[in-house]
Amino acid sequence: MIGIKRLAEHLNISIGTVSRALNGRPDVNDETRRRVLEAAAELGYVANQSGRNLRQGNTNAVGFMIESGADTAGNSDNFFLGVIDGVQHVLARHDLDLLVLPCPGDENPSQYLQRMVSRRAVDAMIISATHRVDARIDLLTKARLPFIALGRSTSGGNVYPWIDLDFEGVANRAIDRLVAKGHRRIAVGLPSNDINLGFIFLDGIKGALKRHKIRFDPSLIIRAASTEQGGYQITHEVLAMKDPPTALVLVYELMAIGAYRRLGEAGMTPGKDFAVIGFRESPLAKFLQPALTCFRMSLRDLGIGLGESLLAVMPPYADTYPQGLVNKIWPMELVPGESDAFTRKG
Amino acid sequence: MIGIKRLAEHLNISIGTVSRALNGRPDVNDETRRRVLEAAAELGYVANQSGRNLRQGNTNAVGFMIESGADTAGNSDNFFLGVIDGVQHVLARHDLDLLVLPCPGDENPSQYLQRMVSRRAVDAMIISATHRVDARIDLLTKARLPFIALGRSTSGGNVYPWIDLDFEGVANRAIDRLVAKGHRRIAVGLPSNDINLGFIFLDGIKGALKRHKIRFDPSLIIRAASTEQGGYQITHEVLAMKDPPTALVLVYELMAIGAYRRLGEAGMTPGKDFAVIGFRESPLAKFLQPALTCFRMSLRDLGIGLGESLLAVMPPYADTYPQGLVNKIWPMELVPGESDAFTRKG
DNA sequence: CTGAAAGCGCTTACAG
DNA sequence: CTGAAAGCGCTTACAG
Repeated sequence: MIGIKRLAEHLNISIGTVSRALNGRPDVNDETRRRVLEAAAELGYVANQSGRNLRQGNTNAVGFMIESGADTAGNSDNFFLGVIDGVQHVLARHDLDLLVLPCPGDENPSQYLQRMVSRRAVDAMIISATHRVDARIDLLTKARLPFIALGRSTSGGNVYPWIDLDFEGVANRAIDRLVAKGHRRIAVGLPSNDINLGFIFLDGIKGALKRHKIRFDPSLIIRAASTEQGGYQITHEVLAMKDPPTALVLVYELMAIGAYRRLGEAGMTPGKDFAVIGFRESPLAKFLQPALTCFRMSLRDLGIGLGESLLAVMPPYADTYPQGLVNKIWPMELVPGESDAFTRKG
Repeated sequence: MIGIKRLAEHLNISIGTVSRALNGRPDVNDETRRRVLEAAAELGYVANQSGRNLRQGNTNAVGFMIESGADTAGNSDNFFLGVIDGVQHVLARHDLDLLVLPCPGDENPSQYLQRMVSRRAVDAMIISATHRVDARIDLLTKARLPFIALGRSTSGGNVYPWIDLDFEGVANRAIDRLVAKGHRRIAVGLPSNDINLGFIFLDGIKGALKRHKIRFDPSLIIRAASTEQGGYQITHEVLAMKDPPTALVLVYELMAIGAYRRLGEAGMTPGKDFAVIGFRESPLAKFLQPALTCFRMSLRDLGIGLGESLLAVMPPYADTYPQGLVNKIWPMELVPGESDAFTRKG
């Protein structure tokens, strides 16, 4: 692990010139630069990041906070890996590194984030799984650290950058499809924690029902963990109702797995005896039978959108990405399956 | 973002004393320490990590390299989130942070790792998805950075710390079960990339067949992506053989999903017309019907094992974790299902 | 028990 | 075009 000092000695020039050559400053003799670059490659010199950080006041790194605790882990599965790949694609253009910061399940997310921010471990942050009231947004705003949220929140007065999936669009299209097939009693499976997407999705459902002049029945809203097991449990409760609904809309992809299983146990087939509409089209959804009606999006494109929108609020890159403060609803495309093909009799 | 200087001014004492008080040195007056701690909390002071790093020569952070590219993403799903939670649990005891370092799909893993190491972004590394020959192991050894591998490799001469799943145990028990039920022609689904676990698993299969005096037939080894789709494809190929096997052993949990689907399409039921044994018992496996015979392990415990074994090779913690250089095969417990209940006729 | 000072490895005005 | 020097924010021997 050689430092700039030894590299300079090796070349018999000053560390200042070495630094300038390595950092691509124009005021360096071509021959000198060549020699420096060659020696650096040969000796495997890479600038110590802490030294740079301290001097420059930045880290050339962007953090992506996720939660590693059991609760959200169920949902996240490969969702984040796909998004991360897109984010990195954008950051790589500017030699920025992405650090994934997993908040331990037993630590308060705000406290964890505060620690990361105060330590100045990154120049900017991406946060995800936003809650209706989310202290992290106020915290980041106050710290003046550039950030973007994957998800909306009522915190921050909507004057912070965010990208969020089109939950209201999905809710509306799901209800439209089911109502068109004659369904009137439609159950909705929501997450049991107070993540904001649950509220937004529910609002979308309520609005859609109103459009169709269907009275909203709160007993048809069922909450459970965002996992296969949660979907199983929701379906179990649905089937146990005295006046059971004929359709179920789910807000998490994994829930559909449990729903199919529970229906199977009851001798029912999705799209035959009961209608199911899932959320995101995941690789798994493609292997459900009958095919699940769900909604398609590109995780990588979402990651690219997040990355570019984040750069737009980072001073050194704002000129290159002039979109300003992005508030974007990410569209999702309906993938018609057979799971809601059932037309209610009567 | 207040620094130690301003905190010291605020308290009217020297920065040295502030630092000592904050870092829990014994040679500080109790009353002084109390005042410092109080003021730090009040003003929200947290030491700038770059300053500390530079001075101390360490980062108080451990890196966990994963691959965010499409290929491995399929496999990883929630595997890593579970492991990470366990690792963090251990690191938290010593105020070490875990940084997940996702290697972009389009970057060479060794190059990426080299960059992270040279930048001195972390004090130690966890690498995963080891290949048979894995340059990262030699690289880390050469850089003298403490590390542990989740997975074995022929690189590094086996004198580096690793923990790996018990692939040979799984292979042997799977074959034993199938042979006991009369199967002689058993197909094996392996990953198509050259990740080392494929080789180890195959060796285990070969050994088990030999024990049972069954000739090894290379045409029964089928390689595909470590995804649902891969499992589908493998099963498709199996069914198309002119002398089809009667059983299939898979090395990735998600492959079972695709296998079930393909069998279903062929009008076959796992455990009835054809035997299937999966690998890790994932939340998903629990929702397959009929129940998949697979193998159980605790991701969190594996994470704890990795964390502790890593600390054992980090000089400041080696005394607390005296296990030395760990080479451990992680046991997996058979979870009998119905997917291999089929007894071959004839 | 506390303060003054050195120095970790860089980058960057400033002279020349 | 290059060198000498300052300084980023810390921690830690060293004096007292």
